[in-house]
Amino acid sequence: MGISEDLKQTKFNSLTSKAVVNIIFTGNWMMQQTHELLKPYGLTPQQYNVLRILRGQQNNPITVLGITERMMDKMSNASRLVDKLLEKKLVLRRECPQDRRAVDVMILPAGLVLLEEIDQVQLAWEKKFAGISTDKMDQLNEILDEIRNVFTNN
Amino acid sequence: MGISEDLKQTKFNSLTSKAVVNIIFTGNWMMQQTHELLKPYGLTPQQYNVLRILRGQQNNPITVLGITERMMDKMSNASRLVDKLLEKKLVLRRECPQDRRAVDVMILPAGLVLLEEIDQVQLAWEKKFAGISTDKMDQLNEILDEIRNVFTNN
DNA sequence: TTGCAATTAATGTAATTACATTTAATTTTG
DNA sequence: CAAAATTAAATGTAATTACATTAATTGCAA
Repeated sequence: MGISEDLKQTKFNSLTSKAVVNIIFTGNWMMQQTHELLKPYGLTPQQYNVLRILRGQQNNPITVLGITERMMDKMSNASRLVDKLLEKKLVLRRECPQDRRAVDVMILPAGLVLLEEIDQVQLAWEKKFAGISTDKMDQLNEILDEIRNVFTNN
Repeated sequence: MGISEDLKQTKFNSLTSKAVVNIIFTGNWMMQQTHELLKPYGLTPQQYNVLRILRGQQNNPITVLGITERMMDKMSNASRLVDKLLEKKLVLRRECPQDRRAVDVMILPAGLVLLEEIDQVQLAWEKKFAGISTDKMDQLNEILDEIRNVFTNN
């Protein structure tokens, strides 16, 4: 079952066209998987992404802009996502002392606890990929990076 | 510039976690590229996807369900997307004679003309990937397919 | 120092999406 | 055949997204 069967598309103009479609399709598919995984915890993939970024700061605050720079979906409105996490009492928000335009955001213990819960299922889910060799995963990461770089240096 | 730099994330738990993030990020990134490319033509990536599916039917009608099965984003509401294309007079919609629950959709000449215009820029855009070897593109397609298959046969 | 440009977040809004429900037609089952 | 179940599409809706604009603050240059 390859991308051709998944989309019932018999022919592609080129290997590149096929790859473009495959990347978008697999990205959506992966996001959907994540979405399903998160549903029981009441988080959207974007909220989860923000929460993990906050955890990654190890008790240091980060601004809304800093969050945006680290998000997988750069178009998301980090300001409103933080609002949602605030409502759920998973994060803390306060004016940044160094720059009063900016806002510092930090994860709360409740957020860390929730993430640890999700870590368990996430880990179990990732085990399904165990059959794919390290080499392949490496190759995949490299090729995807290379593809994006074609444009950053154009 | 790899995914680590793009997201300012120094460490990943595993190569698999990194690949999951990389796939979602590159998928979003690719979609964004497509979006930019389509803006001058007044089409969203989803509308464009539908239009190309219709062209792929070579003058045969296809139902809304058939469109959904072929779409990259399975969650899109094909019914409303067809509405939009109808507004733009790019497609034709009529009751399916064999099954009156279903609706046949076909691309109109205006739709084909628009797609041909977009083909040009799409092709020019894809040229940027020319530096990436055929082998790599093949590998990429195979690995992405393999990743999705891990779940279809779970 | 003052005024202008740039930066940071927040907000308004129209469009889109996710998800459930509805409507209509077809198929299956008793 | 009639009733029930299933299928296809459309629609209602609340939430989210895309995009532009605004408000507040900072940095810089004259």
